[in-house]
Amino acid sequence: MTKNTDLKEYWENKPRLLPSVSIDCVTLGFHNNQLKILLLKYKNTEYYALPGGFINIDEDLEDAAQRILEERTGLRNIYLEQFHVFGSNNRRNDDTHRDIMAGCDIEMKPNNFLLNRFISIGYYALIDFTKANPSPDELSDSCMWYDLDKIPTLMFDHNEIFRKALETLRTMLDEKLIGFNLLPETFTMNELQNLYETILGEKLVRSNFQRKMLSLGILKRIEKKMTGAANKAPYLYRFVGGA
Amino acid sequence: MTKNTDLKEYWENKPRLLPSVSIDCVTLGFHNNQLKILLLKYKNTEYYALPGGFINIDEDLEDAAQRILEERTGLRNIYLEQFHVFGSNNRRNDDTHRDIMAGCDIEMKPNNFLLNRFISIGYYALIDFTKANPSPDELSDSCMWYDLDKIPTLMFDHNEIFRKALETLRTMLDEKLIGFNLLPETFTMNELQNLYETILGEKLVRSNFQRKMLSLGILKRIEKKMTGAANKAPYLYRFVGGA
DNA sequence: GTATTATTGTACCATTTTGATACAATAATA
DNA sequence: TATTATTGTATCAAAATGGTACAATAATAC
Repeated sequence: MTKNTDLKEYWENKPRLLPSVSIDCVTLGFHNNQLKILLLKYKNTEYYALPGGFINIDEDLEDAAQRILEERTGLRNIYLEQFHVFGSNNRRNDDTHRDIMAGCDIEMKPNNFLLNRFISIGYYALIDFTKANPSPDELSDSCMWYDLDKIPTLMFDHNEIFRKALETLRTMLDEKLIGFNLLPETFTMNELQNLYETILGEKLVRSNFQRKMLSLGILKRIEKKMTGAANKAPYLYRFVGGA
Repeated sequence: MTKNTDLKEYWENKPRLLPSVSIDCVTLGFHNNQLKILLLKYKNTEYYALPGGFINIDEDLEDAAQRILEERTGLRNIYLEQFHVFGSNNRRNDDTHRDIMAGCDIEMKPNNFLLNRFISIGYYALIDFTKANPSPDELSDSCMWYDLDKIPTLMFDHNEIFRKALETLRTMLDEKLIGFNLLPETFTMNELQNLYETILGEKLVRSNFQRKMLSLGILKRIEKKMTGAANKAPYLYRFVGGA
């Protein structure tokens, strides 16, 4: 599924995919003290969507999620975790699929795989923004980051899927220490605090936040970082796992 | 799917079900200070299983879970929540399905619906044991409660599904106050504490537990309960929601 | 009746955690 | 060398938690 002739071949024939099930990825990064979400826009349409796809008939679910994210955005080796299954009976829209395929000049046969009901397994993908270099796949015009407060209307129930992902992220932030997947390998305490404040949507007291984080025993202090600013230089830290 | 002739008809022909997806319910109750799990045993086999089933082609996922639990155990109107999707590629075993169907005297045609790969959506079902009156369906010889430390080997990956359910229950116990679904409408503080101790697997200090629970503002104190024991009678409480 | 027994509701205090403020240290600039 | 903004850490009050103690009391024994 890399060359355009393959693409037509792939979608015009019924591929060996697991029926009824799709995967959608809520792909989040952190940049300039803001959470960003990665969205695709389908070629020659106004449809914005979460990067998603289907499971090969003999593929582990988790492998499929990794592969789909890579195929659709170019991002490899990403922290992914499933958070909810979306299975409302009304989550289908044949016209949308037809429009999308038409935008790529692909013919939808009447019995096309896509023209069935799908339940979708939601994964959140947490990304080190500084390393991410997303690129659209052949179905998409663009693959871009959006501020969370400027998310366009997404197709199907993708807005709801996003909301649920964010809610889960908030709930699990302390429980599973997943926030560190959104930061580069080394970071300052201030950057970490900004991330937490952004995800939780509330201000935290600096000294207490630092005390709390250090007491968890999950941070290794590295050398100082000379920021160039006219003030005391902060230390860098590295996340050193849960155990 | 209530009369036996219907049953044969149902399984020998390809029904209108959503392909590739099943639901399995980890059904828990609390009795005699022990957590119990409800398991089915398939007719004329040694296969123990979680009550599970399939989604109708036009049925909401959540509705399907409720229906499946009722069809397979007789339990209605149960607190159900999805917790994980199990999608390993190797979770299939045609022989098992053949054995089960053979045990019910049902012929498996070579292209039978069941002989495909399924991913399974795990739901935990939390039940007031005092009201539960489970009964096996027509595929099963028995539908019985088992102590958690006496669970037999289950078919497929159902033991793993159970473990994941219990892990999620522990994590979410305080977060979502789901424990109350395992108790009758009124209960003593001691009963509540026993439930928490059982789920968490640790002893709690009585006075502190009581203080904590009362401080949450989710308990309404009712009249005293005359237990008949030679000591001070405890109050009964009722759970009064999260808001 | 009265003493006994086991359990309950709650008070109490020490310890730990958390919230909020203060201040010395310091990297760059003026 | 003074200035500035930010950092690391100390400090103290308030709140939460862990642990113990004790009076109240429902049934039983006498």
